[in-house]
Order: sequence, then C-alpha cells, then structure tokens
Amino acid sequence: MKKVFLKDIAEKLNVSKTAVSLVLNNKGDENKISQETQKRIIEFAKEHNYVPNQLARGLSRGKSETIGLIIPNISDTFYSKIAGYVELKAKNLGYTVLFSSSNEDPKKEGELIRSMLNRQVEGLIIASTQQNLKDIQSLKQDKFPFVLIDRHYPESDTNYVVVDNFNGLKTATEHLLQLGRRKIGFITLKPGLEAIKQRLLGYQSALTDFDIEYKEELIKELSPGNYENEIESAIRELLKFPNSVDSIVFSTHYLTSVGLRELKRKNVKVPQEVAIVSFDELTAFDLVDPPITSVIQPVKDIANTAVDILINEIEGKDSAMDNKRILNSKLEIRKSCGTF
Amino acid sequence: MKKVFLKDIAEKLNVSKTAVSLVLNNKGDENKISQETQKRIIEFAKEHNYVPNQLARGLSRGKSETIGLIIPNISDTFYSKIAGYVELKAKNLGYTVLFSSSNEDPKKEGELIRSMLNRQVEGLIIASTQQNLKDIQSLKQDKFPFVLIDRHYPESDTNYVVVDNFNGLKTATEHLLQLGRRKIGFITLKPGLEAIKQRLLGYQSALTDFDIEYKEELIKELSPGNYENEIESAIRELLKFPNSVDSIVFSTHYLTSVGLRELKRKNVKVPQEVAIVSFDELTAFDLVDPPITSVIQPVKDIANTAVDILINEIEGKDSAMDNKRILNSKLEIRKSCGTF
DNA sequence: ACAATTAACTAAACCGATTTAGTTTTATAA
DNA sequence: TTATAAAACTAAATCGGTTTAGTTAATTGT
Repeated sequence: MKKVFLKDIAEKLNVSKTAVSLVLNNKGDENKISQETQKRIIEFAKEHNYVPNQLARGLSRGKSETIGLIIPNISDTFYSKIAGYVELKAKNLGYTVLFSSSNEDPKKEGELIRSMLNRQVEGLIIASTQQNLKDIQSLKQDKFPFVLIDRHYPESDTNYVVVDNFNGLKTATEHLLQLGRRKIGFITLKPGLEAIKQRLLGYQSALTDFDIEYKEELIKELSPGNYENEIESAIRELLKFPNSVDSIVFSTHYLTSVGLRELKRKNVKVPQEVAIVSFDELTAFDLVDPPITSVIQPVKDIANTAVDILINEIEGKDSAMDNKRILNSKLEIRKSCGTF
Repeated sequence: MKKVFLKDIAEKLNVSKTAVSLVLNNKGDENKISQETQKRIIEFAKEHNYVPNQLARGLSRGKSETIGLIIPNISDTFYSKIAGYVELKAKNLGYTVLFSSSNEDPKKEGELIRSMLNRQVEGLIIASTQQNLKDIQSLKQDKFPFVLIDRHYPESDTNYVVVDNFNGLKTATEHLLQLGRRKIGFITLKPGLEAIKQRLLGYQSALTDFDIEYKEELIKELSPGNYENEIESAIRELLKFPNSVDSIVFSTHYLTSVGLRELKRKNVKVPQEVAIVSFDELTAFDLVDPPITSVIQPVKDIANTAVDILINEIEGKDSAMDNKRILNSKLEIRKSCGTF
C-alpha cells in the first residue's frame, strides 16, 4: 500500500490539486465545489487512507497546529502529570504537543525554545529554569504566544500560571505551629527560582505571625543537582540544633523523599521527635510511614489553564483574557505532624 | 530582530542559496566552496542567529531527524521515566523525540502512529496497547523502523525490548513461598497484555515448583480503567478465602498502591497478616509502611536499548544487530513480606 | 597552443501541501 | 439579446529549504 498524495488523488479523479485540498479542508462549500465532486474526493481520500503531510502543510500554511511544552524534567511526577494534562487538553482543542526537557540548564532551555520555533510551534508553555530571561523577553518582544507555568519571572510582564507558593508554604508551616512545634527546620533548594523564594517567604511569614524568631541555621539550601548527597549533613545539622529541631518543612517532594529516608536511617521518630510537612507530593505519600502531610498542587488546573490561555492567545480570540493566574494549593493533613 | 532565511543570507552575501545550504550543512569542502566564502557564510549565519526551518528541511529531505514515542500514559511514572531516558539518549544521537499517549486506546494508538508518520518521524518506539496488531504489521510490511517496548506481540516478528515478566513475577512469588507463605493471592489486570499473561504464568510456575495447587479464586483480575473501584471487593474476597490469604502479589505499581491503601483501610496488618510484593515500583515504595518488596524494572536499560536498536535500524548500520531483547528485573527485598 | 581538468560556483527542479487570482461555463437580469 | 452574476472549477505561485545538473573561469598536461 503506497502512500497517496494530494497530487495522486487529483490525477486519479481528474480534478485539480486545489479542488482536492479545498474539499479535504472543509472549504469545499464556500468555494463552490459541487457536492458530487466533493463526495468523490472525500470517498477516494478515505478509501486510500490519505493523510496530509504535516511538514508540507505546516510549511505552506506557516502553521503547525502544534504547541511546545518545555519542562525541567519529564521524569519528575509533577511535570509528567502536567505533561499528561497538557497533552489531553491540547488534543481536545486540536493541537499536538511537542515536549522537551531542559534538565534545568538555561542554555539548553534556550536551544529548545529555538528548536521548537524552528519546528514552527505556534505557542509555548514553559516551566523555565528562570535563568533565561533573555530568551523569554525575546519571545515577548516578538509577540510570540507563550505561557510560563510553575515558575515565572516576576520582573517580566508575561502570561503565567503558578501556584501560590507563599501561602502554600505558609499554611504548611502554620500547621506545624498550631500543633505546638516551635523549632522548625526548612529544607529547600538554593535560591534562584522565584517559587523557592516565595516558599521561604511563606515560611518566614508564618513564623512572624507566631512571633517566633527566624534563625538562619534552620534553613538548609541544597543544590538541585546534588541534594541526594547533601541531605545527610543538612539533616544532621538540624538535629544538632540546640536540642534538635522538632519539625522540618520540605520544599519539594523529592527533598521530602530523601529527607525522610535519611531520618529513618538515623532512627529519628516521625512525627514524635520530628514532624514533617512536604510541599508537593508523590503518589504514595499517603501510604508512607507516617503518611505525609503535604501541600497539594492543582496540577490539572495548572495545565488546563495554561493551555486555555495559550490557545486563546494563538487564536487571538479573547485578548482581554486575564493571563496571570495564581492558583491555590491545598494542605492535605495526614499523620506526619502528629496531633495535639 | 527579524527571522533570517537562507535566501536572505544568499542575497546579502551575493552567493547562491545552494552555496549557503551546502556550507551550513558541512558540505562546503566536498563541494569545493572556497574557504573564504565558507567563512563568510558561517559567520553571517552565526551572527544573525540563523536556524533552518525544520519543516522545510524535513519536507525537502524526506527526513526529520525525529523519532516518535508512543506510550499508554505519560503521567505514569514508569512511562515518564522511559520517556526521560529515551529523550536523553535520542538527543545524544542527534534525534528529537515526539511523545504521545494512547491512553490504552488501540484506535487512538493507530491515529497516533499515522499522525507521527505524517510528521515524518523516521522511526517509532511503541509501548502498544497490544490490541493493534493491524497497524503494527502494516509498519512491519512497509519496512518502517520501529521497536516495541514493554509490551510486544508474540505472534508477530518484530523488534522488541521487554522485561522478563515471567521470571520477574516468579521470583517475587518464590520469595513469598520461601518465607513460608502458602495462600498467595494475585491481583492483576484483565488479560490482554502479553506482559500480564507472562506474570500470571510466572506466578503459576512458582506455585508448581513448590507443589502448591493453583486456585482460581486467588486470582483477581481488575479492569485497567476501573481498578480503583474494583480493588475493594477483590481484597475483600481474598480476605474471605478460607481463613484469608497470607500474602498478595500485585502485578503493577498502581495496583499495589490501591491495594495497600485498601488493606490499611481494612486494618489488615502487613506483613504479619498479609505479606505483599509488587511488580514494578513507585519512587516512595521504600518509605511506605512497610517498605514494599518490589520487582524493579531496568527502565533506563529498556529505553537505551530501544533507542539503540531503532537508530541502528534507521541509519541502516548494523542490520544484523540482535533486535529482540528480554531484560532481567531485580527483586528488591524490603519489609513487606516479613522474614522467617 | 589547445583540449582536458579542476575549482568555484549557480539555476532551477523538487518536496507536498495551501492559496491567490483567474478562467470557463451556465444561469439570471434588464 | 446582451451584460452580469454565479457556479464550478484550475494554473501557478508560494512556503524555505535540498539537491541535481550544469556553467564559467582558471589551471594543467602534452
């Protein structure tokens, strides 16, 4: 079964390529192609399983019906869920999505952006490394449609959909405070991401509201690429803090995982000796010993909103659409903080 | 900053498009373009940040330097990890990857295959729904390069990379048997996937080796789309089995998750009353209460091998390459089966 | 001193669609 | 009975590259 092209159909049916193209793009009526000819073309196409070459179509239209999604890492559950929902929503709206992982490398992020533009994507959804303002601003300047998700550049006026990191972490910290914990460690990433900054501010704000002094020794900032090795000393030092911390807030699900693993290795009782809360979660966090109280992100909502905003902008329908969204997270209380 | 095209470069430098194209594709020397002209072209291109339109290039070359990856669901950790490794490996070999999820729908899988062919992917890696033999055979017949992963069609002679499901599950079951468990339930999916079939055979084979009678009541086959609702009765019935089962083997990580959740809800003590083993795992399975003994799949190896085979075939280097691989899994013993 | 090479390029076809600007034929209006 | 409009098409340009088949001018061989 050979591939069949527009030209083949045209020749076999003795009509022009134009006619075939118009009919197969549902523009037969408005271009007054007779019903009979339309029927012949459609039937022949269906029968021979014709499908247009997207490269050719994209080239000639200058469109590709494709959007790009650039994320730090497709293997991370958070982003893979985002990817899943983005794909679903985009498909429903008639778009294909091109994924790629930047691996937190700003240079690679730039390359991916360019590579996707080459491929004529019509818009981008980017969870940026946030060290790539240059490329983001250049997109902005070219009026290329894009939406930042999860991470945005506060200094740049762009579309974005993020979670309320400040209040998410504040609520988590307050939860510990309400349960009487006072020496609260915070294990997070080295600053760089706005989201991470906001989470620290949320932590601090909660302390302030409870009139508790903020102490730098309680903050452990690990390197994104090396946290697995750094967790041991971070935990060790927190446990050395005058009589040890009584609780720890982790600012990402993977820090929680390695952190809890380390606490177990050190035979620290959770939550009796040290309570823990996690920002973001993993599928099995409710099964963990103890089930981990976590700040849950509205993953599906982030994805859907981003796609909506993007495609609205691509199709230029509703330019007045509010395009900066801060979504709420939700504290799922389980057992890792104990009770009163 | 306007986009710059081949034509622009040619005009500005007073050379032909041909020259520019040849030079930028590293074919300058073999086509005797003078060193000086080459330098001018390369510099101009770099300076103006020229990047070729992949659609045009793909169209004219009939190549796209792209491979497709079709998986059931990008949100599933197993497949998202596969995706991550495939992306990495492919990029290293100069290929971009196009992902898409079939959601276990054979019809959609077919559409995705066709859609990817339209986009001129040069090869496909497919974790098939396994109800789509038609499309797979049609690829085979067209001599289109592809590799099946995770799931394959035993009745069709294709490239594949799968894990040894039979021995993986046999080892898991044997582990329970060696620890003295005798009434072993098996919670799995409705048959359809070869992998699932193999896992059942592995379970049976272990029983046979230990001279234990196989009992159908101990096998619970849930629907892939509805297992969350079906798990309750499955577990309930296993617990009703003459004096209850003393252990359960779960054939996927998500069945393990919902199963353990249900066991906890029913206050069944794991592993004292019921031991459990999981085929495949989730990131936090070592933190779960109890840490779950799991059959670990060589995810990275699956991905790398598949990409290697595929690209070898695309580039037609080493056609004698062994292209059917069954990789070994590994039983990671944790605490969910207790000890002697 | 003249044919044969070689170096250094280029014109134009092509990939497979889409789309603009017509053309031809038939029907309708004045 | 024309001019006009509508119906039913189509030729050819275009998208932005790649590639084949030359061309021209300088160099070499004999």
